[in-house]
Amino acid sequence: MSAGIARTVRWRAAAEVLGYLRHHPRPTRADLVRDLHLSSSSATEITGRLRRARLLSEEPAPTSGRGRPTTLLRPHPDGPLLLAIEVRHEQSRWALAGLDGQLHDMHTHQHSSPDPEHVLATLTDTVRQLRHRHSGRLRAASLAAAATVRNGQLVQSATLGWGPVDMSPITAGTDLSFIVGNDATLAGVAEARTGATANTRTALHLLVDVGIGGGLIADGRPWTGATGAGGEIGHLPLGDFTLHCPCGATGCWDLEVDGRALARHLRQDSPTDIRGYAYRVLAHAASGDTDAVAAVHRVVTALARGTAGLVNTHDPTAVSLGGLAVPLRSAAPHLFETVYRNGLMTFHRQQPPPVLDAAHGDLGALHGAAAIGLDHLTTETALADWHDSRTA
Amino acid sequence: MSAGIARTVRWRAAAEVLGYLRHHPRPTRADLVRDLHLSSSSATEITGRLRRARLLSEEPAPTSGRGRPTTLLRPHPDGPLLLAIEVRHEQSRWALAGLDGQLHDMHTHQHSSPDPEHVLATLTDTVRQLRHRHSGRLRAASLAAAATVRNGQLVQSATLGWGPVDMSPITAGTDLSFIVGNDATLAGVAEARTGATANTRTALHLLVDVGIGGGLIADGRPWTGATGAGGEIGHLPLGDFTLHCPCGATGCWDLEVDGRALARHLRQDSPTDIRGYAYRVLAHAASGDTDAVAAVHRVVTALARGTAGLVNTHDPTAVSLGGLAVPLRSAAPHLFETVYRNGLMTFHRQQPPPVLDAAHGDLGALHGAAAIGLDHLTTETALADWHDSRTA
DNA sequence: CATATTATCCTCGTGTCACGAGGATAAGGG
DNA sequence: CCCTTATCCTCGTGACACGAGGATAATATG
Repeated sequence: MSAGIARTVRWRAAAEVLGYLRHHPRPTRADLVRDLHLSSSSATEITGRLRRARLLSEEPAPTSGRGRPTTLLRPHPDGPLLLAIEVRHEQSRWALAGLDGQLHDMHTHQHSSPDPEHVLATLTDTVRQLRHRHSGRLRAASLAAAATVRNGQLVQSATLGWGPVDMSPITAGTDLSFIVGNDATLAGVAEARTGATANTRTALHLLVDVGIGGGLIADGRPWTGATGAGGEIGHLPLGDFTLHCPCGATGCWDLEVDGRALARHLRQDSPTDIRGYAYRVLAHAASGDTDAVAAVHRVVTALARGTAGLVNTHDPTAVSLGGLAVPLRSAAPHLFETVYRNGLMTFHRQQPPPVLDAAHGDLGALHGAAAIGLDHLTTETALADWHDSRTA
Repeated sequence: MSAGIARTVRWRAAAEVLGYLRHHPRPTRADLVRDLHLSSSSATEITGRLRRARLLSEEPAPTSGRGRPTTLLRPHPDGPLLLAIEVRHEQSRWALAGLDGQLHDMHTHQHSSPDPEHVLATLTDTVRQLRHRHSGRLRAASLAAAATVRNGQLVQSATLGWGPVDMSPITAGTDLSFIVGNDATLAGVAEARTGATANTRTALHLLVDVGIGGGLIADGRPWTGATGAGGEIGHLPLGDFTLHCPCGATGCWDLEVDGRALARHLRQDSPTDIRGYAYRVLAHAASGDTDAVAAVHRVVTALARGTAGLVNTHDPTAVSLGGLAVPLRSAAPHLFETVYRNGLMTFHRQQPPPVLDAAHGDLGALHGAAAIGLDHLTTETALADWHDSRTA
């Protein structure tokens, strides 16, 4: 019935219900009525519609106390699926997600070669197989990569050792949507949705690996910027202007908070395995090596000072730390706290935004990719498309 | 009909039409049909409903060419009004805005005393008078202030010389909504809606006055942060860590880009009239005073370097400059451009986000306050409320 | 001046949606 | 075995967006 407003408006309540499902894995109809302020008749109608559209199925709920037993809502066994992918240097990981956001069928693939061609071929083959196995159900692929993302393409990646790469061929020739995001930013999304900073209106995620990434998340959505490169917080010039960053700028914060910074402070050559080197220095510091302790303290100071500056600027409800930032802070928690507080504007000090360790560990990027991907599958438009494709 | 979804869903299309009106002052019905993808029957129905609700009125359109003449849509003469207010050091300004976003009845009031009590009393009286004059039409007051805003209150203001002030008594005892925002941030909103960065998805506004304010704007909405203090970009620690900022932190960018920085570079005492001092130094530099030129160059460098860092981090489509930033840049445009480009990540340099002078001049904050205030009046909920209050 | 052309508007009937009221249903509790 | 409690379902209502097709009002043309 037309391509106007009505076609998508129809699915507005349905989209809300599916959004609710993401954060409440097995809700009852009564839960919907209570939390979404629906009438029970609307709940009946909406769930019925979602069932007919093969988006939801219902199963009897285990009874608990008096009252008529209700049913639990869950993704339909023939419902849409999302493929979440994370590309790392040494391996790729992927998993499937249904409309409840739970990851399943997780696989890890060790790269026999780190070349983008090889990774692309592997992932393309994976998509082909999964499409075959779940005919028609696979609707989108959402990829997290340790790279600068711009207009849906990877621009450069120090971590992967890649130049510009277009990953969209993974789904070329299919009807799947394809989404790319920066891994640190997506990890922040996961934290803001279901992790350390869950239920905060605005959050800041800081993930240290090679450099520092992450960024701002408002209401679960990342600040992506104009072209998708809106989480490159490591390239704020908070550092030493005499240092040149591989990104092309000078004085980047990136250079002050990772293994490269530790090596510089220890007057050693920049290591090839920057992350492994950092962990070794942290171990030396833990065992009392004073030089290592001093180097770690300088890096923790840079991390805390920048964190405070970003809190001043963007006023997040809470901050989450990921990757190397977690052991860095716990190597000198008091120092971090002191520098953090001293870097805050006075009015922030009464109740500084808490700085929390990430809850998703190294699965954050995959969870974030799934979250963003499922957002795309549960828009009113996407639901209308799914329904039309099933009934046509 | 209930307090559920339906009550507000009804007004969804209406809200879209009123949003359209904000950026297209006198649209025809045919414009609506074309741009909002409505059917002509829907346009008839929606405009009819909005007319009955005293939100829109129609007037015959001047004919131009063939075809049946159409009507122009405009705010209803008995429709809702917003009061936009800007509080400055020496004066307050206010204006009324209808649903088309046009400001009218603008007034300026010179403060006989800069005390908050005096300003509050003046504005409270203004609200009382306007409410009397436009009985029932005045629905909200939206205030822009040169202060740090937090949870709807002013926390501190170096410019105004105020400590914490609660401005909400302005509308106490009325049914008016009250909204406060930082003036620089709201000026950024105005630029992003109808000014230099109009039609950009994400924009960055930099307004130099005493310190630097502004912030990020996505799709016309400012990044307000958790408590509303999300535009304090001047308190990023991009500067000299040995300098203490009145905000409580050290090394703030604030201290590098305004009259205080110029005075420091000229080895003079920090002036009381920081803005006036800055303009005087700019005049000296323009007339060839080499010391002044050097000082201006240092400030322009700090401004351009920070701008590049924020572009790296947040990837805006475009940047707008306001206040003192405009004459600063034009005092050394080549220097600004060079430092700006050199501060960008390589992949940004092919097409750097343009840095544009603000289009609204010193009316930006007032326009931004009006824009945000009208947003509140045209939500589906607010429209439902307005309708119910008119028909009850 | 009459007719054709063009653009816009309106009316009617249809399909869909959310909802309230009130009855039906299914457990546990006494 | 009936009552209580909680949930679900059916029915009727009011509202919305839309397509089809006719009506309307200007300009253009002869």
